[in-house]
Amino acid sequence: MTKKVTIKDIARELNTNYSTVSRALNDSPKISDATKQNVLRQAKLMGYQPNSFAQKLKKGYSNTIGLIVPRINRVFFSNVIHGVETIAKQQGFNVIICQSNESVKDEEDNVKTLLSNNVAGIIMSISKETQTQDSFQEILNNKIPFVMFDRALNNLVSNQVVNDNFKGAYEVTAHLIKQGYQKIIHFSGPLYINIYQDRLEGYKKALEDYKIAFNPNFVIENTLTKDKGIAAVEQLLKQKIDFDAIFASGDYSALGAILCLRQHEILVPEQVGVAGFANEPFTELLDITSVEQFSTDMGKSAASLLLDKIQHKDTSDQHQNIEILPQLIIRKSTQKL
Amino acid sequence: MTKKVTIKDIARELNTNYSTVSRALNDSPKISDATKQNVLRQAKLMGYQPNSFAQKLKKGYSNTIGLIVPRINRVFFSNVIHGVETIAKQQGFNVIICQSNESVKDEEDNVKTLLSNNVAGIIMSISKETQTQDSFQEILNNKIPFVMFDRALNNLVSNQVVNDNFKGAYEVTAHLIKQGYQKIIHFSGPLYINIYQDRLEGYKKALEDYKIAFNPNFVIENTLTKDKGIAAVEQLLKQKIDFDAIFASGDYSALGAILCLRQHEILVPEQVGVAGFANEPFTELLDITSVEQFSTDMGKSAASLLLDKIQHKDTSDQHQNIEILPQLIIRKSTQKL
DNA sequence: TTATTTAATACAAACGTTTGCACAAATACA
DNA sequence: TGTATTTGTGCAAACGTTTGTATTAAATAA
Repeated sequence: MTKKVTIKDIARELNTNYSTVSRALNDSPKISDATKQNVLRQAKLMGYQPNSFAQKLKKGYSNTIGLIVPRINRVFFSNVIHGVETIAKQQGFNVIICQSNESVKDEEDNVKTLLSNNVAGIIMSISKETQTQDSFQEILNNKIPFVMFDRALNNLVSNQVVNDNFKGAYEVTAHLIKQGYQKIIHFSGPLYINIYQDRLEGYKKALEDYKIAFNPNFVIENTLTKDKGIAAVEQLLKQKIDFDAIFASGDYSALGAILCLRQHEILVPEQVGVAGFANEPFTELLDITSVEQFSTDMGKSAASLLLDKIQHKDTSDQHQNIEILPQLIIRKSTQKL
Repeated sequence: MTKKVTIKDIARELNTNYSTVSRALNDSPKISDATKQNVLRQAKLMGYQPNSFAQKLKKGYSNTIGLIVPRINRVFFSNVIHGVETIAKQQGFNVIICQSNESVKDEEDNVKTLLSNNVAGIIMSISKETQTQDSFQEILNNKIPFVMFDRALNNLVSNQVVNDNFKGAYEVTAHLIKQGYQKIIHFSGPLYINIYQDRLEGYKKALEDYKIAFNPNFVIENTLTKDKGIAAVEQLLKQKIDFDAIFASGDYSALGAILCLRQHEILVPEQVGVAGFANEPFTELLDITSVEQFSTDMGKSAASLLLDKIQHKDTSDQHQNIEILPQLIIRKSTQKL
């Protein structure tokens, strides 16, 4: 690595003071246009790159924000990342991305890493394991701007960007009912996480509105993966439970359900309708009804909100709660009619 | 944001000098165990967080590496990111991720951003547009460690981690031939990018080895998206070209081809066999033959290589070229037999 | 006992910026 | 012409660390 050029080097070359160079580079109104030109030319000539550490140290803040997601390589999250990146870059901010691998322990480490990197704010979606705010208590203590997206804790008030999961779930369920399905199983997730709770509520409300009795046994908790979806259907069949539809709180368990039903030569959608949630790319290819969450938009919203807080554009001390309207995408897997 | 605690604050509290505190925190052998204990306790008590900017300024280097990918939200790349993150975190490094959006312009901006953030090294896969090294010339000038993965420039010698694309393509083609397909179309990508060139070569070599004449008209360049795949098949059919298989250099155009063939009621694999490249998740679900690239491993390799260079574990000034062996995944779309 | 070594800590400079203040030169006003 | 104001630049402190050197006290050797 060749020796870095500093403003002092430029100043020396130009027979001027380095403070002048600094001001010129920062386009200060105190500096004459002539010197600005000069400095800029010389800086370019010498290949000057400002030392961001010195800048940040002096200024006391960084243009970096932190983003914690459970898994980077999940379509939903990588879309969110994409959205966050886009907005951040637009406003001159960098993003450090961490993944919690769905583990509280990793989550806590991530928080430490980000804080010790002096990020200006943090955006995060909690891991499936996370049941308390212990792992990110330090963020709250440090009082740096903080936004949660998608998954948040039910009992914690914070800046949030979430889907209107209640509505999404309500619409899926209502759609199933309108298609003539009556005995609808719900695959749920951990209920201490807001989104799964909300989806369950939406499901219940739709049943209620359409005068279908809610059967607690029809809710199968913590069934979000393909394998769990398969296992759940196996179980249902073995127990000879009479059902004609499945609304899964995630696409992967919906996929598992379909694969398992197909295995048992049960026709989808004729005998059993199946719907998921998240609109993963494969749902389009496999014609599975799902709910689009506009994940990129969610990332953009979260980033905008955080940056407003960081840049004090949003001076209200209140917590904001942004809801994104999801959209039901009807496909073959639920079209009995 | 509450006032940050510094080592000076700790020193004042302990009636000692801040240099002592610094050394104690860094576990210097010059400091007695008693004081170390003291300092550590006090630091914890006061909630001390080192200011990383000051540290980096003083030390002159950072523990951050940069990663430029064409798109964050592509499974292949998000897996690579995952791999890079994993290794980086293990070794105490952070990763700043940038996306070029397949644009040279953005790529150049990314490079600037990363350099001005004083990253310790850069890992990158070029955009589809990138035909010269202009956009990242600054990295080469700056002489900071640099590793390219997957997509690289054909005529540039650099540290690289790539798949053995030649081998992968050879195996796909050989497999098609063994299945009885004779007239194999190849959907290619931009040929100034190494990987597409290599895949073309692999395809050619297989044809040669199996004594099938190579027909230049059977190579359709720059056909990597679903839409381009559809368009290409439409074109082939319209021109009444006689073919019985398609080897696409990417899964999306393979998907497009299948959808279009299905539209025209041409049976896959009976009448036309179709294979892709990359083993995108949907290929498994749709039973499309493809080539697994071990993308997470690729990210891990790239990160390891870069970190070796950064930490001078690899002192050789030579450029390393790591090849990852891809694996042919045979599925229904090519199983005529 | 005194001289010498060792151990532990204190002092101060440095990293590369930004920025308040002082100052000189140039311009405006009386 | 003299004074007040503006404009542009220089000086120096500060941000929070790390680290070479100086200093002190204690421990050892002579």
